[in-house]
Amino acid sequence: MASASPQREPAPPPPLIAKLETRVPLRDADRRALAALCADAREVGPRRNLVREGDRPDHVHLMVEGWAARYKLLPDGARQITAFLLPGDFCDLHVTLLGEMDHSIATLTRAKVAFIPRATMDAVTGRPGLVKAFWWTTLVDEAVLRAWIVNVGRRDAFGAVGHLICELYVRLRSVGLVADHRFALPLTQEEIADALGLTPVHVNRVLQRLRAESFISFRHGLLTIHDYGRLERASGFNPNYLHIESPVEN
Amino acid sequence: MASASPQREPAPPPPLIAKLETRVPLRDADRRALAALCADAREVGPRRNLVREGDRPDHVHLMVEGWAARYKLLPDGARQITAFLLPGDFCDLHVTLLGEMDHSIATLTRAKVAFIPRATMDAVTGRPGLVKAFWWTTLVDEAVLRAWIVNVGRRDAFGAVGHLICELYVRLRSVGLVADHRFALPLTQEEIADALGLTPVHVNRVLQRLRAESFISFRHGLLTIHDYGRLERASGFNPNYLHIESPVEN
DNA sequence: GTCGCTGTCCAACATAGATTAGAAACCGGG
DNA sequence: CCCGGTTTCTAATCTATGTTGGACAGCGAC
Repeated sequence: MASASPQREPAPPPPLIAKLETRVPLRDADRRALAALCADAREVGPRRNLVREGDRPDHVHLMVEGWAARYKLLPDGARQITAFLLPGDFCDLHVTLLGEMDHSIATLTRAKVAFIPRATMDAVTGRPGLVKAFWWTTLVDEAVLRAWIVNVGRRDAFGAVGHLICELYVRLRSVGLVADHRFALPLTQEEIADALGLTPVHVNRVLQRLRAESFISFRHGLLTIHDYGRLERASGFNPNYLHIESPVEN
Repeated sequence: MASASPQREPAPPPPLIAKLETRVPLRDADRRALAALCADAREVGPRRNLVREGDRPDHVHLMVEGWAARYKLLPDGARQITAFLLPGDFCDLHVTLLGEMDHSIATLTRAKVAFIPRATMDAVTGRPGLVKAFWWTTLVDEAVLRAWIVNVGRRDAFGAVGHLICELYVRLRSVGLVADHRFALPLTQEEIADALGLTPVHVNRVLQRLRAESFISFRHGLLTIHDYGRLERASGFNPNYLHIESPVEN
C-alpha cells in the first residue's frame, strides 16, 4: 500500500518545524538544518519497536507521520504507556545526553520515522538557537507527564479518559490534524487502558458512558467531540500545561 | 530554633554543582557562575508556597537545603504531588522558556532556597556548557516523572510505596544524605499519599506491612531500610531511570 | 503540667475498578 | 465470500483501596 489515508495534505513544512515555530523564532539556517533532519524518513509498520529499554541507540528517532507510544513493562508483564508520540515529536532526544534507554518505544500505527544519526544531532545541538528550541520541547513533554500523573493518580476513570481526549484534541489541533471537532484516534481500548492505568473492560464502560451522555462519538478510529466545553468541564481539563499560548495567528 | 538536625556537614560544594558534576564536565568559569547562583539563598519556613499555578515568576528557585514538592490541585480540592525537590534541584527552570506556571511549588520542611533573577539565569543559560548541563537535569526529571506514572498507574499500593522509598534512597545517597541505610524522610503519610494517588489511611496500612515484614523501620522522620535488595525486588525498582550510572567513585 | 495541634493508627463499611470468560462485530487476506 | 485474528462489548463476581470517624501519641507554647 503506497498511499495510506484518504485525507492527506501536501504539508510543505514538516510538523517539527511547524511545532517549534509556534513558540521559538528560528533562523533560516536553523530551519534548513531541521528540514534536513526530517529528510530521510523510513516507513515503519504498526506495532514495531523502535527502541527497547536497555538499548543505547546510536540515533535519535523523530516522528514524521503516524503515532507511537513510549512505554514501560513491569516484571508481571503489565504495561504502562507514558506518552503518545505524534508527528513532530522526538522519540528519544534523551540519548543525546542520557546513556541507556530507561523505557521502550513502539509505533502504534504504520508510521514515517526519521532516523537521525547521533553525530548529526550533536551538530544541530551545537546551534544555540536550536538547543533552546529542543529544550523547550523537552519542557513541554515534562508538563504533559505531570498532567498524566494527576490523571492517573487522582482522577477517576471517567475524568481520566475525558482528560486524555481533551489533551489529544488540543495537541492534534495545534498540528492541524483536527477538522471541526473530529479527529483520527488510532488507539485501541487496551492502549487507552495502558496509558491510564485502567483495564480495557473498564475503559469500555467509560467510553460507553461518554457516548451515552453524548460527550463524544467514537467509531472506526474517528472521534468526534460533541460539546468540547462540557467535556472540558466534566474532566477538569485545563490546557495551560500544553503551553500553546497564543496559537500564533500566522 | 536555629540549628535543626543533629547531623549536618560543612559541604563546601553546593549540591547543585556536586550533582551536575557527576555527569557533565564543568569548566572553572562555569563552576564559578553556578556558585554565584547559590550565593543568595533565603530561609523559608515549612509549608510555604514558593510559586503558584498561574504565576509568571520573575526568578528561578533553586533548592539549597530542605525539601519541597511540586503539586497540582484539582477542582475538588484533591492534591497530586508530582515531584519531590531535594537540595540541588531547580524548582522551575521552566519559566525560562515556558510562560505561566502550570502547577504550584511549596516547601515541605524549613528550607534554604536561592531566588535567581531571570536575567542572571539567562546569562548563565548563555554558556554552552551550562545549557547542556541544565538540559541534562531536565531529562532526568523527565525520567523520574515517567517512573512515577508507572508507579501510580500500574503498581499496587505496596509496590508503589516501596518503589518511592527506593527512589528516594538512591537519590539522597547520590547527594550524600544517606548514612548506612538510614536517611531523614521528612514526609507526612498524607504527603506520601498525595504523591502516590492513595489515601493517607491506606499509606498507613502499607507502612505497617512494610514494618511488619521488616523491610523498613520509619519513626520520627528517620527511615531505615533493612534489606535493600529485598525491597528493590518486592517493589520492582530499577535505578536505571535515575541515570546516575557510575556513582563516580570520588 | 495542661492545652491544642498535627500526625499516626485503627476498625467497620462502601465502592470503583479488576478479573474472568465469552459472545458479537470488524478487518484484512486468500 | 469465507476464515482467523483482533477488537469491542457484556455480565457476574471479587478485591484493593476509599471513606468515615474516632482514639491515641508527640510536641511546642504557655
